[in-house]
Amino acid sequence: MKINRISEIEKYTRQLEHVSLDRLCDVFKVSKNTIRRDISELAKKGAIKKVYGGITINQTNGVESREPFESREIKYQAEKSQIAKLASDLVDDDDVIFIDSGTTTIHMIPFLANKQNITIITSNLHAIIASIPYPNLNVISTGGVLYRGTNSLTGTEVTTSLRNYNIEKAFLASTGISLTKGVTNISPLETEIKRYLIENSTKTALLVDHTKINVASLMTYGKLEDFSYFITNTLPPSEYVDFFMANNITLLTP
Amino acid sequence: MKINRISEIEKYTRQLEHVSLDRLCDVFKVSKNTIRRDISELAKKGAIKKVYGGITINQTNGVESREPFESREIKYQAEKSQIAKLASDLVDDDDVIFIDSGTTTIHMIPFLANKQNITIITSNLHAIIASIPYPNLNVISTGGVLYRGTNSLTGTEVTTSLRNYNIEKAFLASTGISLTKGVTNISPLETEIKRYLIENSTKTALLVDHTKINVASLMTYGKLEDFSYFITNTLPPSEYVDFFMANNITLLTP
DNA sequence: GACAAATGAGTAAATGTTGATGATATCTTA
DNA sequence: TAAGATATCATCAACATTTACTCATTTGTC
Repeated sequence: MKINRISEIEKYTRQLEHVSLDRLCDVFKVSKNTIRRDISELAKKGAIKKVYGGITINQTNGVESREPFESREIKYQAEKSQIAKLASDLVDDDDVIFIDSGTTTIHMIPFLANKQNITIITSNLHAIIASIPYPNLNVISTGGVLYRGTNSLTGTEVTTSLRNYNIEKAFLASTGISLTKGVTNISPLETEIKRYLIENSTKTALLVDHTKINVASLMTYGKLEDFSYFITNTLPPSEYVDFFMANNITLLTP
Repeated sequence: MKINRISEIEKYTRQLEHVSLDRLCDVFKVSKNTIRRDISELAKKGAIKKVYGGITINQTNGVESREPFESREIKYQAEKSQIAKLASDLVDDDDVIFIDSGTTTIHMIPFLANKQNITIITSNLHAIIASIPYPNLNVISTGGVLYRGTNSLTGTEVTTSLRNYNIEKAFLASTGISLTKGVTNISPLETEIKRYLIENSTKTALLVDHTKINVASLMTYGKLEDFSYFITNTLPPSEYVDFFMANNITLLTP
């Protein structure tokens, strides 16, 4: 039965990831010619992909598969990781922390791996996913509507969820800070959430890389003096350093 | 096969962090030229990074990065996709649906891509992530505690969140069904959620593959007659078919 | 038994892969 | 900083695989 063999080829390939034509001929006891006819049908419906010398499986068959996360923001990865390392040093055993949306904050997760009894509350999908491999991290997701701009959850459900928890330390991100405009963000959807956290967390830390300093984005969600910690990867201009000193904000840089 | 060697190079490099070209030539018994071509493909898709004299794996620096999702449950992918296709045919434009945890239900997402104004409510992390590439899907996540067994959200927050929404169709999974024990599940954490959905959704569909029929798992969360639709990949034993007929349950198979 | 579909075998032209070679770029160290 | 060593890249010829054919034979169905 041809149809039978074709679906067997698909299963077989799914198990082995890639298979050579010779192997398929051998396994299914048919000529190369027939295997070729079979796989061109499979390739046409997208189940497998032809490669030179054999075939490979095309995951999520049937319909086209798309990448869930964009070819990720790989700019300044090392810098972001440095910032996140400093931020994670602020986390003590038994802490309940909030991790904001953004690409810097998620770098904290691996650095939290060997602390004890950490509870992470987050609306950041990346943060949840990054936490999966570390079973000692207790992760609580807020509810909310998926916002594809930052792959985070937004809406009133987020603050409603947050009201259930006492957050000791909130690690917030921002798309721009300035002495005059304060702490700003590009997405209005997240403004309410960030404001709530500034109001209701025992301590707040702001994580921004050097490209965000002296930048004003769309909406101001807080003042610089609202934060206990300011964490960045290079020493900011002296007027910022003075401001932090004057306002009792701890500045952390590598 | 070239494709084979390339994926082996990736695995090999992942183990050793960084490898010299000479070493790769030696291990894979091909010329430097070929290795170079292989690694430039790997570099293009971002798996590795070329350095002078060799390659290193691409990872967020500092600490080791782990795979967020297990080497995925690849068994019966085709069958699960078939089931999910049938399930998605039940979804009409403007529907509000719930997608349960489990590996069958998430296959529905790509099939929902070309429907209009669908709202998906879910506690299944995979479902949220799978929805990201399809902007026409409106996705609402319940809040809750990350449960690594199924990569879903659990706890009282889930049902609390669900109370906010009117769900028309709930697509539920199960780890085993039987005529005597009803619809059962292995994880006690999810029982409450599933019961809530049976009670509060206008219609409920049960998606199970052939391996789950005549299996009783730890906890019973509902009766077979609680469901409007039963969707599976092969015709179940006749006593089930009779039961579905008698109880006005629509049976869907390919 | 007749018919249609599927299979195996073979062929030439097109295309993909590989290792050798030499030109150029990059690193090292004196 | 210049020289020597090494790595990278581009090009080419040899070889392997694929494609698109044709055609005889086998298999399955009515």
